[in-house]
Amino acid sequence: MKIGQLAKVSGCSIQTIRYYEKEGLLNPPSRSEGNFRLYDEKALKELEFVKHCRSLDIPLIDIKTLLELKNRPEESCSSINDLIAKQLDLVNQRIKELKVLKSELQIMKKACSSDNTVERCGIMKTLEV
Amino acid sequence: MKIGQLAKVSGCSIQTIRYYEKEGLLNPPSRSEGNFRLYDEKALKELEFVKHCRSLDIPLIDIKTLLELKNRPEESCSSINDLIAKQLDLVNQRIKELKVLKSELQIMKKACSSDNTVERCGIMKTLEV
DNA sequence: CATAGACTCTATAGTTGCTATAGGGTCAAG
DNA sequence: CTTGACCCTATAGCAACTATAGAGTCTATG
Repeated sequence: MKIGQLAKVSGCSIQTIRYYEKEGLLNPPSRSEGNFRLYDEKALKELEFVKHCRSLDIPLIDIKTLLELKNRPEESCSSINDLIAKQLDLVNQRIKELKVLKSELQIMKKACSSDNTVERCGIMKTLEV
Repeated sequence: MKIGQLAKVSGCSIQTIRYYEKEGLLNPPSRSEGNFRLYDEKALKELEFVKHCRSLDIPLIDIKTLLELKNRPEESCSSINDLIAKQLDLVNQRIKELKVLKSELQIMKKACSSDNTVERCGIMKTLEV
């Protein structure tokens, strides 16, 4: 199958597929006589793996690591565990930050009603520290 | 005060201050004979305003809008209210997404103990869709 | 006065993960 | 042959910084 079809099936854009190939996340596929990329079922599976990892906010560099490990079945999977734990920490941290942010924004929202001028705006006063 | 001092007092890096000036968030300050930027108390206040907005994840383009409004005290502050409401929505949305992500990662974390090989790794099996 | 080190300047490139665009080639159907 | 859909590579752009290169300024010290 050609890249457009792969894009359709995977839900990943053509440019992104090419980008992933360039970044080493996907293997360069075989080519047609016209130099079109030709993908098989294995390539689709690999792309879906990458895409799944991305949906977990795992950075590309770490996805590459996972892909390498995937090709070494006899190796210890402790680094996979570490990677997921790290990702979980980052997510927890970000949730915490966003909750603080949310509180601030909620307070600010209450500091002003719609019928003010800028100089009387409670939000603006808060922003001015 | 020169830029290094402003950076120290504000907690904002020298490069970021220059970047904000370049992007139009801060006014170009006066210069010394040696062409060094010279900042006064007003400039510090303006930088702190920008920095506070950034801490709320407000994009620079919107901060510029807020700064413009700040210079128009007689204008209605409804757009300020809208901006904060929008920001709150974005934050709420992102929190929601991260919670889904967290759940997935927690499930994955439980799918594997440390003493496996890659081929037996529950996490890897999950990633493989 | 000379020197050295701290500070400052502008310009440019890089980071991450895409996304868009330009200019040109391939392919199949009419 | 023409046309339109698809494909190719290269490059630039996005957001918000951040780093680096090469050069100038300034102050304290010998």
